[in-house]
Amino acid sequence: MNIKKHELKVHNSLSGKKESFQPLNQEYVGMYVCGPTVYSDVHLGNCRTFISFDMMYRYLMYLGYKVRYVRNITDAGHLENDADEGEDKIAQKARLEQLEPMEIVQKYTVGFRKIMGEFNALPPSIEPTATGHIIEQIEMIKDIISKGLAYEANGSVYFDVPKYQSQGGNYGVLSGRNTDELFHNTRELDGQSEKQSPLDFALWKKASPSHIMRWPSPWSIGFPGWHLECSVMSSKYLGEQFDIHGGGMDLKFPHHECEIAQCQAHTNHPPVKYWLHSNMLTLNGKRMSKSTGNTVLPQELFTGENDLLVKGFDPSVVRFFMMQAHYRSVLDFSNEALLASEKGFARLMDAMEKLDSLHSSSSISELDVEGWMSRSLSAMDDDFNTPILIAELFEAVRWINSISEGKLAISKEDLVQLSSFMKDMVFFVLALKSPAKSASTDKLDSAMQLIIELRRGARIEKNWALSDQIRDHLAQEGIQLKDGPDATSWFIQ
RNA sequence: GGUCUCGUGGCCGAGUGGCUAGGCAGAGCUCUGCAAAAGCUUGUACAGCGGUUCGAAUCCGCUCGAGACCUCCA
Repeated sequence: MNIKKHELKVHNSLSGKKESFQPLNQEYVGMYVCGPTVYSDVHLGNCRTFISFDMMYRYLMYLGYKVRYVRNITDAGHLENDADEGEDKIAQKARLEQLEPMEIVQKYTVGFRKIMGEFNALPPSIEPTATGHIIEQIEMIKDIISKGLAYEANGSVYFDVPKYQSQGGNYGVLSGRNTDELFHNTRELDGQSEKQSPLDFALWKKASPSHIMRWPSPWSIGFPGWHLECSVMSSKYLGEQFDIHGGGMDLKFPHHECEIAQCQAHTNHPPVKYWLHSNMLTLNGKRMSKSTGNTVLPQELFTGENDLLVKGFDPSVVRFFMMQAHYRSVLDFSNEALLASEKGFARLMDAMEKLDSLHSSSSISELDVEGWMSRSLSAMDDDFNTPILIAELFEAVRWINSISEGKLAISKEDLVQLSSFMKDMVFFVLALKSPAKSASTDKLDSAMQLIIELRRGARIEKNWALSDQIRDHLAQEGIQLKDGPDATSWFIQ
């Protein structure tokens, strides 16, 4: 195992600062990311989070770390609201679609994986499900009760936040909230009478008669509280202390705060060294919301079948677009921004294609490949700054074009370096893909070659009327001819 | 109401106490039968008002505006 020389810094939500990244176990990294709740189609915001962490996973591997990446599937269903009387979301959806709850779970799990695959996200090392870890969750609850930090009420079990605080716990470390303020700002909700304090949260809920997903426990037939699964599954697969825990900003409170409290109560030490949070995605400047219609599904984004979109966008274009913004910044989706990224992406991919046909014409380079690689890695080492990395990649695009035109000299060694580093960054770390050519494009290409050949004949005879007619007609069909110095090429607009 | 984040050129989006972000669009040039495309080059900026400083867009304060969380949410 050989970790590349680097000084990775990550923004830790616990301190609110960038910290030097030092894994607990040398070259091994444990990373846990809160996965999706599979009761409906993944929404684009989820995708951004998972794509951000996929990029980090890839970069850590690129650096030489051996990473175990765990991302859960929440399939046990959460309460519809915090009134404790809500219906299990998955059960509710099951009734709506007349399907078994696990059928719903399966359907949306498959859909989720398909979409993430299209975004070229690597599957996690382990993708555990909440329903597969009911026993472990019950065991953790038992332990927390035995430590006096949880109590049973009416078949449900709650975490005792005030007691946790009195015993030196720090509920609020992550989100920067203090419990007194929280207490005063918590709304009084019906059905909270079981709780001793409004800040307490459920570890186990007794199931109402209408609740379909249910399991036996020492306290009642019921289901686990929604914060518990992450504590249980992360500690099971990564240990009681691990390096990175990620998720969207909106999970910081209360979800991640509760996770910390549960683990602290259970093991008496903090579970996670670095908490990383990715920021939200907005659509046309506003939060995505199904109720206002301001929402786009990933699939719609690919096909363009949504009134808010002028056209569909390749998943790699979308990924590139996301990588052009830093993961901790709010990113706004709009047609204009996507269109601009699409053009930039095409230019980058064009240069990538030229890479293999480049040759060294000199023993001396007119450019500083070493310095460029080092700047690129510094950008990534600075809390995964992909926008800066991309800016550097475009510097290389200029070089590649100039070398290709014979206007810039590069040594053989530098060319090898440039080429392999570009490929590592573009295809592996950023995980962008050139739009694949299909069988039908191959056939079209052979037909186009014929047309181009015939038109070439017309041009040799200076029959401009005919050659322009061919070109204009194809242009109307959306096929653009490019007359280069040596040959004519084509592409679909 | 409470906690927090942000406000950059026509658009998107980095960064920083003094030194080019980058992409898209625009402009100029090259290539071309003419175009288109492509390539090369290139201008415009840091919400407002105060303060700290030799120097701030970058630090501090206030104002205005936007967003997140506080309730399921990546």
